[in-house]
Amino acid sequence: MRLSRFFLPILRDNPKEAEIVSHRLMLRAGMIRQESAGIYAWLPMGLRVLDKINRIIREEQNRSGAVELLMPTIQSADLWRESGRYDAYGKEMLRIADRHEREMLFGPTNEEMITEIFRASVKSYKDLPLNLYHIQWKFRDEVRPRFGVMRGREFLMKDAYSFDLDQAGARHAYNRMFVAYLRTFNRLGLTAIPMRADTGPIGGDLSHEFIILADTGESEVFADRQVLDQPIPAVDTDFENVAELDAIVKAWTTPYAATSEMHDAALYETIPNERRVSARGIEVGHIFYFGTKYSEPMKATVTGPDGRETPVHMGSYGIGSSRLVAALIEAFHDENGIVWPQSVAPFDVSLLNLKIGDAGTDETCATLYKALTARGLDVLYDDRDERPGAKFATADLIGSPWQVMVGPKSLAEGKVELKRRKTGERQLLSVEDAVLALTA
RNA sequence: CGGGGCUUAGCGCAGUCUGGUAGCGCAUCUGCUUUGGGAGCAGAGGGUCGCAAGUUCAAAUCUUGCAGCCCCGACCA
Repeated sequence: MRLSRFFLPILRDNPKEAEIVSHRLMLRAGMIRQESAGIYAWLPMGLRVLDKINRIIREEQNRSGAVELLMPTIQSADLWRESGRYDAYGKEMLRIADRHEREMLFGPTNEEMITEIFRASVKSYKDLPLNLYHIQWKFRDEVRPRFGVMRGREFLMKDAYSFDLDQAGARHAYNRMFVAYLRTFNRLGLTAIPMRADTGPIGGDLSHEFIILADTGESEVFADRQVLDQPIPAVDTDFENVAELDAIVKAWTTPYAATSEMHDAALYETIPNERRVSARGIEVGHIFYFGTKYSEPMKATVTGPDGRETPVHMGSYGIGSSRLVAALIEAFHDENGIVWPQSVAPFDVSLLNLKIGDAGTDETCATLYKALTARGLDVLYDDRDERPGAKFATADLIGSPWQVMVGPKSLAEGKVELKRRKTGERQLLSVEDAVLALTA
């Protein structure tokens, strides 16, 4: 992509409303634009990151056996009356009347709808287990949206719903998602800690929040450092293997880890001092098992092997993709801007032509651009007629993992300069070696 | 939902107290010079001063009402 042809409205100054670093940087790097309180337009740079995150989420959901579909954002109030949540949900639900005065709503979550879809088609235990997910915009009319897309009213969420014949099956479904989440966050470059979460009236121990540590996080968290040493489940993990998954989940949930709501100070005190971690965190995922809470009132039943109709056991599993964009920036930035992990970077390489109009730099950049894109890299070529300083500042701000700087100075020696955004480390290389270094 | 604050050009702000017809920096456009960490000079364009009503010869400025937005707290992917 040529920067001169891209849409990248960069702000030089910090907008005054942005208090936390991810919000400031997202606005400054031209990733989002606020349209209303808690409602944002995703500009090209932001959308690229969102798409990369979603791609990883999809791959891991699919790997774990979940199946993607897409449900609408607008739902009928009648569906929510069946579960009893239409009145219970309160003002956080955005309620809409259509032209026929039918009561509609902008979905804050999809348990009711997925249960309706399930019960319409699935009648036998033989079709279980089933896990359906989608990545769709949600709307929750928060009292106080804040921190940009970290707590927006409209947000993009991956939500999966599992259906099983019994509680044992549901636990395995839960474990599959648990493992998929560990892999997903790891691939995003994040260290996410699963923490015991409140299960509400259902009870039991089957609810975990996945929290990444960050000073600006909204939750206060306590953990045993040992949880950080757990290995991430491998790519060839067998999601059908009940015992294997159970062992992984057990290993991850044995060391102490809890948010302030679930914190057990006495238990925490028994951890050796040097292993205690007390920090702030951002919730990026939440999974829970809720049994027959929806399947019973909504009559989502299957016929079991014994010939009896029984309500299915369900769980739901959410990842806030739009929030993750902000969470990633909170985790990866420095004083000059964003420092994207390779896996979600909007562009792999920023190519800077330090002197547009110079035959040598123009030609070398054209060669590099062609070679790198041909090898599958996303390259943002800064071909604007700007001074070098402005290009350096832009490249640092938008945070591509690599920068290739082509100027008359290094070109006189037949070299270009390769800079690693994360460390600032630079090396002078020939064009060929630079291509090799970037595609190795 | 309680408390506080803000709204003037794309962004950041001054002007409001004390009414007289809108200004600064950055950004944008043109020209020349410049070119390895956000250049210099010269010129130019861009504003229903959040909206509405009122007071007045005259309102960004005073009065009233409304709206939007932000921050702090209680609640949430």
